[in-house]
Amino acid sequence: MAGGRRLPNRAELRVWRDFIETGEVLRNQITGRLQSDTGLSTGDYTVLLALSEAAGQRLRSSDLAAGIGWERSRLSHHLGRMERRGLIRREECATDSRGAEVVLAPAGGAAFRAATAPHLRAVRELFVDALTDEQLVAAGEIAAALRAHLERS
Amino acid sequence: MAGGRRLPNRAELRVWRDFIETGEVLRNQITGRLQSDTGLSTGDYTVLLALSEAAGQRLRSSDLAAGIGWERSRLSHHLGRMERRGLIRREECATDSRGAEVVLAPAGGAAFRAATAPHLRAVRELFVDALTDEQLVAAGEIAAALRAHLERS
DNA sequence: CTCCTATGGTTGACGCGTCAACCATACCGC
DNA sequence: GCGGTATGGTTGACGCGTCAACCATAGGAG
Repeated sequence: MAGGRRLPNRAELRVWRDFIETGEVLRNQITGRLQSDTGLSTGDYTVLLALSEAAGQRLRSSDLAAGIGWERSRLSHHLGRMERRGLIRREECATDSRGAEVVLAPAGGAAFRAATAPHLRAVRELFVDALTDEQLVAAGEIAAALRAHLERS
Repeated sequence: MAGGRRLPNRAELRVWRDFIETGEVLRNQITGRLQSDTGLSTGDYTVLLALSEAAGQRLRSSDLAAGIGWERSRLSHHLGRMERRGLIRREECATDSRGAEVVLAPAGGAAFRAATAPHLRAVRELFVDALTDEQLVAAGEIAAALRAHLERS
């Protein structure tokens, strides 16, 4: 195994660049639409989705972070911004005085309900409709393969 | 065409989430490795790559922005940070007194040379090696299809 | 009860990106 | 020359993300 296999060749590098750059453009488009349609960022949407599905529309901060796969610090900063806008509230936790509960505020629930249809429509228009059925399947498999490979590292 | 086709179904949504989330994890891994291996961000790398390939290791600011597809404002902010670290310099432009030329500094050239092999190796390890040949081809086609569809909007 | 550590959460600094405002020079019509 | 617009570039404010430091309470071990 000499140096030959160490570095990607021109074609592989091209696919790599196309792949991430396209992913980024796509992501920007979707977040841009969400933003202009509803004034929410994808982060807002993620948080509001999790809270909407939670019992009592409330979650312990750590559980929320774990549920959406965020670091606690990131969540804390984001909740601060969302709280300022009246989308959520923070309450003290009855059973653990260290803890905090995040509660969906009325404005947050309304914003989320208003956002979901346009957002899903954007996903269909910009992603699903762009691909053939086979490509959609392949996209799923590629994502799974990459993820599995990443977790093996 | 009733409402049936308007929103993505469960399986499509799942592929969508897997697709972007995996892309993000992958991007984070690559940028993290670049950062820890060489102290450069992907933005730094992009700028240094463009400058390295330019005649005289220098470019007009606008040309650089156009070449790497960045907004001028973003580039200006980024160059400010890179200049502070001694990776590049900014000089007045002889032929257009409004303009600025961006020059690769010695430290920048060295950093870039030190970064390229590890970075390409990471791309191979985390991306190319994770996929079969067919998947790699499919990934390229998917990116192309998405891009074409985006540009049609 | 008293330490000692683990856990829950917040904060501050900083890098990065976007947007809108801004300043200076260039260029064009007159 | 003069005035207006276009172009090149910077700046400031703000959202977002990470990291490291920090504070408070919880929950043992002795």
